[in-house]
Amino acid sequence: MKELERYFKALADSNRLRILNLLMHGELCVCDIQYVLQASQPNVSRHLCYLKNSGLVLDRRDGSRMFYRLAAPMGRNKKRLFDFFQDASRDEEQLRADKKRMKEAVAAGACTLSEWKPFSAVSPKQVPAHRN
Amino acid sequence: MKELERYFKALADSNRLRILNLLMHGELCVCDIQYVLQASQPNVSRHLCYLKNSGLVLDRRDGSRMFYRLAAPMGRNKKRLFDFFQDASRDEEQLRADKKRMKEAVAAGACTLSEWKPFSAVSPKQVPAHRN
DNA sequence: TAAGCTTATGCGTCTATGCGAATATGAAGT
DNA sequence: ACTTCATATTCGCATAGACGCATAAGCTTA
Repeated sequence: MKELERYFKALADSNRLRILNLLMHGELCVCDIQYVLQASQPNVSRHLCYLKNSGLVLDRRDGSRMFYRLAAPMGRNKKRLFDFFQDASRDEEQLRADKKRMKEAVAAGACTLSEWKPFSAVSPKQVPAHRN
Repeated sequence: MKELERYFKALADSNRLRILNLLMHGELCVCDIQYVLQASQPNVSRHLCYLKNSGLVLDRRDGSRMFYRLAAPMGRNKKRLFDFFQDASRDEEQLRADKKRMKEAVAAGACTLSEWKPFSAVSPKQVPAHRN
């Protein structure tokens, strides 16, 4: 029972749904998620921590940045849950808008999430405008 | 976004997961759910109210009893969510045990949930021991 | 080591929610 | 009408969690 309940609790918040939606497409660092959600940095960080503790995402440090990605779906439940969410997310206007905004940021040089490459692989000239 | 979040919130509690698991097999009245979960009557009633407000279940009055059933899955999301849950519930020990306990109660004459017949269709001699 | 960038955490507050106990409501039978 | 059974609701309390603000911690570079 623990596992299912834990996953559903993690999904029971719109900010976390928006984050998971973005991570479906690959690795992302905190600041890029913050940029898409237009939320405060502590807010994003806390929700990522919640998702990590729930077992749905993993993190990785690269320099001063932390990159988050979906946990490799080991159990059947997690995999099917991701499948369901990916399918259902197509009907949600907000999630579609977030995805669009993220892809524009990628095109402008954000983390190369669509290919799971770390940020360090992105050339300096491609650093997007919302970065420092 | 509202819909998905609402559904996940409804699923983010073990008691409600146990109730939904039972309702996957048909209509049930409060007292039978209470019997299977071994929970207090107000507790079961409140969770059923939560599920009803979330849009996942519907209720029906038959005499002094209230019968609850899964809401007919109108949207794609709800249907797929039920499919996912039914599939995932097979791996959860507690849910399997509940199902077993429920089926025993059915065999003893509880609400004929597996066929969606109202309790009134059950003959008096089949009233299970946990009923008054 | 000092400064600056990125992320995490502590704190106070507010809301939502879960629970037990008691009580109210609603229907059925006498 | 009164009683009984089934269910819902209210109350009081405790905890979880969401948020903003401020601050700490970890890395990088000068």
